[in-house]
Amino acid sequence: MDEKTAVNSLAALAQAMRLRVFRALVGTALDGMTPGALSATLGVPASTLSFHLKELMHAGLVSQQREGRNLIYRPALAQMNDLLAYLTAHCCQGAACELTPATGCSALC
Amino acid sequence: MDEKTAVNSLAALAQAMRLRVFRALVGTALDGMTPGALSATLGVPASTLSFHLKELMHAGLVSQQREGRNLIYRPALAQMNDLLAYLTAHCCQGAACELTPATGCSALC
DNA sequence: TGTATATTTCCATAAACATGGAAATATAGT
DNA sequence: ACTATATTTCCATGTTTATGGAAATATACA
Repeated sequence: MDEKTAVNSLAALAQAMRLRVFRALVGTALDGMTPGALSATLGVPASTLSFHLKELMHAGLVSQQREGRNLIYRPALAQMNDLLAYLTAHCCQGAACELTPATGCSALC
Repeated sequence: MDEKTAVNSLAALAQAMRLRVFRALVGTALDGMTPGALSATLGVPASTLSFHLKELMHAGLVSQQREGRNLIYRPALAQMNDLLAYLTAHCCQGAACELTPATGCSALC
């Protein structure tokens, strides 16, 4: 993961509708969702959704697969993991630090 | 962590100079850095840096402490952990999934 | 009070971004 | 070929954002 990729990925997620879309896809993980299902679930016009899905694709955060008339979008979990690793790299110069997050996520320190 | 906070945090990081600043601060963790040191290290004009530090402050990603004539900025690791948790919530409906990241970060699945 | 250092605010300009309706494209089934 | 469904592209509009020089503010020390 280089800086440019990280910035593009973060910019893709830094928008309420796209963050909602991405999190919805993360929730389905293996199954994925069609634009139609996302449009219905999130109450967003098709053209707007399509614009945001293209942004997420361009950032490499989702993948696309055609299934008949439908397209299935899935989250790109590997890319997301790389991004999280980039954000947390070199924390506290590698030393263990006092923060023990309540979330169960031990990514940062 | 609510959606608005997450979007603000992500937007704060979705900019090359701010991402550099934040990562530099994460590297120092406990010590933090002054704007002067950051300006010298990253080669960015003071006014531009100040603008970006204010953005990071506003997003709650860094903290500020005055020490004589200097200000010391430190990363807000707790907020960052909350953000990572928000991004990875509900992954694969909670089930373990096949991705084992090479990074050592097990935040996502 | 005066001077030096550190940092921020002000401001104008240029660039990038989000929105949704209408039209275009793709696929499936008859 | 025709119709229906699914999805994308086009386009105009308004909004937000990044930049850095100059001036203002804050703190320290003599």
